[in-house]
Amino acid sequence: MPEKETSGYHTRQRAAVLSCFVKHPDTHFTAESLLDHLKQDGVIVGKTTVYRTLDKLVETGMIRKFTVGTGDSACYQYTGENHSACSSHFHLKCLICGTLFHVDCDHLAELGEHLLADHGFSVHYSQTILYGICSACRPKS
Amino acid sequence: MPEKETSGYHTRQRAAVLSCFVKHPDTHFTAESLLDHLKQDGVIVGKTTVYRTLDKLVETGMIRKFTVGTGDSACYQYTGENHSACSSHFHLKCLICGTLFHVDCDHLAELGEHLLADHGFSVHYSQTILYGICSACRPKS
DNA sequence: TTGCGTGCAAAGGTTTTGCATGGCA
DNA sequence: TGCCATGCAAAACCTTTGCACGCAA
Repeated sequence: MPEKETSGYHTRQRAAVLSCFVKHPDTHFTAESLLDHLKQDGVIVGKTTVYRTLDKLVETGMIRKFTVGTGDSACYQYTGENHSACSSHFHLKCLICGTLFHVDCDHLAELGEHLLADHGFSVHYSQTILYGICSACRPKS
Repeated sequence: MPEKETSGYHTRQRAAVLSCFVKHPDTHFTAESLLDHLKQDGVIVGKTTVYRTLDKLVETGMIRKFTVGTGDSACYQYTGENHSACSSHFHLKCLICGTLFHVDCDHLAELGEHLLADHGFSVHYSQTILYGICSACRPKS
């Protein structure tokens, strides 16, 4: 599975999709909501193309994929400028408010080492998200 | 939301499904794998019944439902006598071979406590998956 | 007998694939 | 020009629903 950071051509559709994420870095889109959003901007893109573009953007690390529940739609959100920085820490996503937290902490680094040493599992931080409830939302539940 | 712990009739199918979970408390089943498992035991159950029975068992708290990823099958596992032990259960998924490992380990339980104490974040283990490369696939990459 | 349980078939939704066409470099 | 990208339609996939029949109590 080789790294391919600048693979592919530059097309109208791909630019439109990426633009949508960049303009709304704090929003997560489903394939459907992204399609609607593009339509409102006067950009018509096929559903198939959206799915394939999303896959590519996830591969290159520009966006991140969330799977909240089986049967529901997958969610995608912009990773941000500093991809590399995100490869060394964990992400926490609140199931209620949807906020994405970036946590850089020794405990988490230790966890990675432990999983590698004792379980033979090499964690890919950039692809991993911990789901739960954040401090702001906890009282409500 | 009323309590309904002993709702419903006692049927052959329901007994077979529950028996499967009780016999394999450390295994998680999908609807499909459960169906296969029952078939190997000579018990034929309809797919619809399995889904409905699983829903009922989740409602009563006898089993727990995991949502591993969108598009993938939902996983179910026996809750057992001690709910608390099951709440510290992480999932590891290999990005290459797709194998899903479930790991019950003190380190992971500590992580949850740490995130709650120091970051105010309450992790929902049933929705969380750590992605990476498993020991079998690592040499290949 | 009453009413829930069952299971086939069909529908529901999201995502993927086949294939011919279109567009980037 | 070559190859990738696109998009329609259809398929694949997991899950739910409609409906008639079966079975537990």
